[in-house]
Amino acid sequence: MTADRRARRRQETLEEILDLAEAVMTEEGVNGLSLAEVARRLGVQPPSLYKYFPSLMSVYDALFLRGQHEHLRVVRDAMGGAEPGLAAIQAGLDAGGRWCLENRALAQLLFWRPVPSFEASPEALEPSVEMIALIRNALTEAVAAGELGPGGDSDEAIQLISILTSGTLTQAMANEPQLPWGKGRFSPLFPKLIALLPAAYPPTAPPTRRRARPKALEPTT
Amino acid sequence: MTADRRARRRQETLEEILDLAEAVMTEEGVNGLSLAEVARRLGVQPPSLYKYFPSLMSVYDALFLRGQHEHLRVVRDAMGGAEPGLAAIQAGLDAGGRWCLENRALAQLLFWRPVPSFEASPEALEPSVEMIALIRNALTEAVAAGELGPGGDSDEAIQLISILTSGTLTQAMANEPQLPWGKGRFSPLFPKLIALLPAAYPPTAPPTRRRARPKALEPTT
DNA sequence: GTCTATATTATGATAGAC
DNA sequence: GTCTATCATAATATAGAC
Repeated sequence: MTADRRARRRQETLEEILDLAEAVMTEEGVNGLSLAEVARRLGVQPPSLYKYFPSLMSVYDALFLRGQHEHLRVVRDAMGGAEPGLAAIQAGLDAGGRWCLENRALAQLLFWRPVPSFEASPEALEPSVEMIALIRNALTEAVAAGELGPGGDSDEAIQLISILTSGTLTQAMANEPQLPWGKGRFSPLFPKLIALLPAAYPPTAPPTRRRARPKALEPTT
Repeated sequence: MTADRRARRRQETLEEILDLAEAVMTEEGVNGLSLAEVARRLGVQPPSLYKYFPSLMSVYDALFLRGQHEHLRVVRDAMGGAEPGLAAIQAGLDAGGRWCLENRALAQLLFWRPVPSFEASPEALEPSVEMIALIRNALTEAVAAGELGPGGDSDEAIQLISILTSGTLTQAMANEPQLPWGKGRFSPLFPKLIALLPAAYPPTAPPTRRRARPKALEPTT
């Protein structure tokens, strides 16, 4: 059916608009996004964009939503490929950090909120609920395995991790705008920061044996 | 002499322009600063502002410079009123955090760099050199007192502290825009984060006795 | 040091022809 | 779903009168 083709083509255009919007934000700042500039790059006149998005804010919201989903997927996939517990958190947030530095404009939109007039829709905030659940689940496993002690899977522990993550990202994005994750003075410190968690929530008993050999921690990297 | 009065009046106007610019940034985002809006609030026509600042970017630079100096002064004063070592870092960065949440627009300009077209002048970056020296000095004292072990006053340790600080601030500013320092889910965790430093750089010997009674740690707060 | 007037350019958004 | 035309508004910045 041609309706399929048309719908697919429309979806492609929608994504292309968002891609171009990301590029504009990267160059002009998140707050510097303008539909006219996106239209210019897409090779159409500004009014044409209103067939795809009803307003500038709706573009921000679509970007926010797409960013949340991509970020969540990257973190979830990396956690799934790692040993449970702290190693999963390490692997997930490491992959998340890499994604953020590869998608700086989106990361700033998600984690800095630099556009006061933009309020993310409730739907766009849902992925962050799952993100928190993922982290808490891994923390609970870490506590069960004796990697962390009491309070290691509390709200406070999650907030602590979010501070470590956003601090690393903020310093990297603000001070080393062109370096990727893993390079420079800040992001290489992230593993060290996560390794401090047991000091914050010290295990009361010696850790139980891990399910697999420690050597096999990162077999696919 | 009337020249004095005139110079003083001019200085007052300069400061008033910067105050109004801060207010605009707070409401419209750092990137949303506009000279026309500042002129409106000052009750003059936009061209009049060009007698005080040659361009929009020069206003950003003056804001950056003023912010750096204020922030440095606040941190330096708080460190001077505390015991040397980790307690000084704790006190200094705590006061610095409070200042940041009371001056969010400036803090974002200083630490997020959300305006890609704005590059701070070398002069405006000087206070951050002294800030680093202050922290390093306190870290060296902490090492000497046995609070921290080897590496406790390294570049890496300073970067670690900057991550903890900017992470706490970023989470507070993005997620709890109206709460002051010390309230909410994030900034109260800051002392806990600083307390993790000895775990990152463990003392090799038991700490030597502190110079004063621990009770007197925060006598003026 | 203030103003008016102006140049130049930009924006978000809508109406309506094709 | 694209366009032209348009509305309404905004911005930075300069020239020049007072």
